[in-house]
Amino acid sequence: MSDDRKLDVLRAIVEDYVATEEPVGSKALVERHGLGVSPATVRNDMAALEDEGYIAQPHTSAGRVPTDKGYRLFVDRLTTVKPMSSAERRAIATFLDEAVDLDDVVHRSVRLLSQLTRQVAVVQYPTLSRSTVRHIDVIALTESRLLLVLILSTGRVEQRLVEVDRPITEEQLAELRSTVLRATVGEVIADAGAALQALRAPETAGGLDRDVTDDVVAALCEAMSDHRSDQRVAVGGAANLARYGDSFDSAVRPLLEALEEHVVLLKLLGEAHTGDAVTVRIGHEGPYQELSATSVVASGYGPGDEALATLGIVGPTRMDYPGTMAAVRAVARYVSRILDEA
Amino acid sequence: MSDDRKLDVLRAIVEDYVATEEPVGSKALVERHGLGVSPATVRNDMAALEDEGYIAQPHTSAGRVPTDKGYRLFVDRLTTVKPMSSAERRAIATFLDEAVDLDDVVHRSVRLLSQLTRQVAVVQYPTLSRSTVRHIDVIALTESRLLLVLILSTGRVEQRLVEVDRPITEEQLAELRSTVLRATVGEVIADAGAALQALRAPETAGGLDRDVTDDVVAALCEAMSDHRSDQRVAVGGAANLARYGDSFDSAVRPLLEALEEHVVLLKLLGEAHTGDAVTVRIGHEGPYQELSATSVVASGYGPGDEALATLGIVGPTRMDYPGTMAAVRAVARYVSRILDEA
DNA sequence: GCTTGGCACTCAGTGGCGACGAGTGCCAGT
DNA sequence: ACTGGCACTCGTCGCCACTGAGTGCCAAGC
Repeated sequence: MSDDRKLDVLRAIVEDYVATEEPVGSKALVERHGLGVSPATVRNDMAALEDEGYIAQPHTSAGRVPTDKGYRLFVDRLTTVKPMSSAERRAIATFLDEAVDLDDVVHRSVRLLSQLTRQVAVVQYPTLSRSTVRHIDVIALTESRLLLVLILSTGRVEQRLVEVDRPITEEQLAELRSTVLRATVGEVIADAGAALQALRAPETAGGLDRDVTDDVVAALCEAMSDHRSDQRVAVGGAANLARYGDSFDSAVRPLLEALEEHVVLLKLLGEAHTGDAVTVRIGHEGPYQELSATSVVASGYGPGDEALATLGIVGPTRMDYPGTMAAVRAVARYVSRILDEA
Repeated sequence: MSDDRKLDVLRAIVEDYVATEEPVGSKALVERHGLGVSPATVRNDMAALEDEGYIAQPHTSAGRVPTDKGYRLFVDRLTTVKPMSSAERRAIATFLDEAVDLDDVVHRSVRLLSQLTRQVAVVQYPTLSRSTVRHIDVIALTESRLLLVLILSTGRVEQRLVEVDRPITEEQLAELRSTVLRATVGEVIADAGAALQALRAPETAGGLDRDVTDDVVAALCEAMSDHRSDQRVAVGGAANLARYGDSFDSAVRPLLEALEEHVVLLKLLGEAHTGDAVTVRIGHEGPYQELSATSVVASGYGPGDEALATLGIVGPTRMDYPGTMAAVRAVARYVSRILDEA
């Protein structure tokens, strides 16, 4: 028995099952693919594949269905990522190029991903931790009320309100502003935080009121270390869950719950990988028992080669892996390119 | 036949059906509510209620189910909005008080609403149109690249990148900044836009480069009139859709699709109403055919008495209206109070 | 005149039963 | 090593009778 043909059979089973959503039998298999052998031969191969754990039968008198292990082999060895058509590439590029700010980029990405793959798309916001300070502004709303605005290189904006004990003059404000700016602009966020802390030491605090400086520095540091935004994700294409049809309770319910819990979702997406490697996690390979019927296709993205965050899709284990992987890879690349430019 | 008792019967039917999710028959009705009459009597009342269109039977040998018209009567006349317990009020207050910025307020509100009502919650971001300009900043990223930051009274931040043709000096920048600020701060957004346009007239453009001023003004006006943010909504509690159980195709699918389309969602929520009136739209009363099995409970909210935006929940027509209305009202009030303070 | 008990009727849901057929495993033949 | 044939399994479908919740109507009672 030829091992090559066995793999062909596995590939055919996966493709057919993904297309039809029904267990596939030996007869249908030889008809729909040009295998050049008889059903009986295929049956032998299938028996072998079943012994090795790549496929399974839902019940005795039914066709075969790929197991997670079968999908894994398919993804690893039987699939060549088909590049997107140039028309598709252009569509992606123009749609993403229209984005006006970071929020818009993220929202357009989820939309794009969910439409390309017809699955639920998830895009993590770029993490703060590796971004640099683009600008900090200190604005007096009233005499005793300051608005701090922190703008990061990724385009993220954080703002904080600070109440100060005693009134602050226009000159003090200007000095405070320029001091803070000088210490932080261009710095990676962690260094900026350290530089700010240094400002609290008495000798560097020129004509500034100690209390005010302290309050402002504290608020800025808090904003910088705010990992709330690290956990922000955008979700789109939940309507595609409706296509699950069968297996509602087993698959859709836990997935809907996961989509609400952003922390869970991030763990599901997995750590950001560098480069443009597309990660596939199939069924039980993921961290959650309840989601053993869903797969994740994800990729890191970010300016240059460093992966600031992750994006991807979540779908049933029975999905079109080649097409999905191609779409995820293409979108991740374009988003990275856009972040490069900004 | 007493009309009062007929209404009692209707109320009992609605309450039972909401609780059990099953058509309710005459016998169960007299047992579970102290109606003090026999099943046969109730049957007569039910026949009358059916003639008048308040209830219906799914099929001949089944109990009765309220129609949309029945729910409407129930909501209008048979329900007294029960105030939330003081413990619940406190929980709402403390949870919302922890919010650090506008985004956080909105996110916490959806979360709160969906948990209180166990339905899908929708919160519209406060509209820009009635807010005032709190601050505008013009920052030179490079010599020819400006970052505009627009901060509104609601806490919303818009940013725009502008490329200018020729390098701009620090002094010019300072003058531009203060000119723009003087013209706009504190103004309602529409007036601010007009004031900015006035700056383009040659006589007011002191030592400033015309082209640069024009570019900046254009970008700011664009940001102010950007109605994208008017259409922003946050959605939460989609996991509650899983509880629909039956009627998956008829109810969940179109709803999932609607949740993706924010424009659709906003139309569904309806216009913001002033005051603290809670609006209930039952089944077919809404604008969309496909959503005839879902009801919307919504309320306007915003600082003072003006309703800047709408929040509410979307759920099956078969829902606990009194409890839901109370929760929506309570959250709308607290969110408004928070916007008052900010 | 409203209320009530009685009674016949309807009809969705359930479970048992047999026919059907897709699909398999195995074996003997080429 | 592949193929055709054959017996076997078992899930699906349609049929049928049964059950029971619920109704509508009517005549009797308060």
